[in-house]
Amino acid sequence: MLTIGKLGAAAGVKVPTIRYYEQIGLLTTPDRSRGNQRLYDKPDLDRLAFIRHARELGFPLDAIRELLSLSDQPDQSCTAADAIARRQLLAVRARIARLKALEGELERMVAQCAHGTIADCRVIEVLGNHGQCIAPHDVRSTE
Amino acid sequence: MLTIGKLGAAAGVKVPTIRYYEQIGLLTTPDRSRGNQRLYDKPDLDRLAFIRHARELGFPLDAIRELLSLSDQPDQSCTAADAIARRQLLAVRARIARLKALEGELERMVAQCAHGTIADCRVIEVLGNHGQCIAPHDVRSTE
DNA sequence: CTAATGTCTCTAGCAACTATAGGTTCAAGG
DNA sequence: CCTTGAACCTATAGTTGCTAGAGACATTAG
Repeated sequence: MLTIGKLGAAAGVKVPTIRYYEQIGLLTTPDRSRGNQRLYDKPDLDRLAFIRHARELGFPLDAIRELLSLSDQPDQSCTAADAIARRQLLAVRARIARLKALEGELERMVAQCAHGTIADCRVIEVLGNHGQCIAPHDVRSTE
Repeated sequence: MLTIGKLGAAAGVKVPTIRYYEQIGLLTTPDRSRGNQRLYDKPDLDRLAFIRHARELGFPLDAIRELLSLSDQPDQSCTAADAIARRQLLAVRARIARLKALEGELERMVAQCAHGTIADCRVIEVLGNHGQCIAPHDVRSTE
């Protein structure tokens, strides 16, 4: 039996995050000790490690919720799980593409800076004048 | 003179976002019409366009606040502005590196899926077993 | 003049946590 | 046995950058 602190240490997740996951229903409500403290077992640890790993791969919590419910049904086809992973892969690729465009724009800005005064600073000027950009960019999907 | 709707349309920013920027002090409080509606002029539009462009390049609002106050002081050295841009470039590059690692991991997961049942699904299994990963990954800095 | 659209303020919500406050329980040392 | 300090408990609010809604007033086109 693990206390919440041990569980967090074992899975690499902070204690408040575990309580948060419980609150939003990603983790089931665990047993409690006489003194009302949460007690976890190995399956709880596995589940939390699963969640953490999926988060590290950028899956949103909703997708993780789906993946967890799928993993509870071992006999089902894995088509759905596959689709979720593919979707995530596409999202990651889209972000990379966006960020590369931004990277290029920032590189140009910084490279052109002549280190003079603000009045003729390329950084400030480019920001004020979108027409100088090569590619369209919108960071919203990368954040 | 522009109403808030016209200003938003001209700068490509939604109306509530403009009010939000005013609220957090990124935009100065504009004049009002007799009927208490906000009225903007060309400098306001320029400032908003500047903000929007910087956002598109991924600058956080705090950095934009700094850049704006710098751009109000044309005689100062542009060293500070340059530093902010470089910092942003580094942040973007770091995100790209992270995301590429994730991309690779997700590709492996998806490629190995045999489209059978959940019980032997690679997607589910890899998520449950971090040891199968090649590179360490942590998405927190990419989101 | 009326109807539709735009604007006003205020509040609450999103993701995914993180931090704080004020209190309780537990494990170890004396 | 008792105390001390760490770990735990709940509840609330804050983070970033907006977005959505409610209910009321302003403006404009027909």
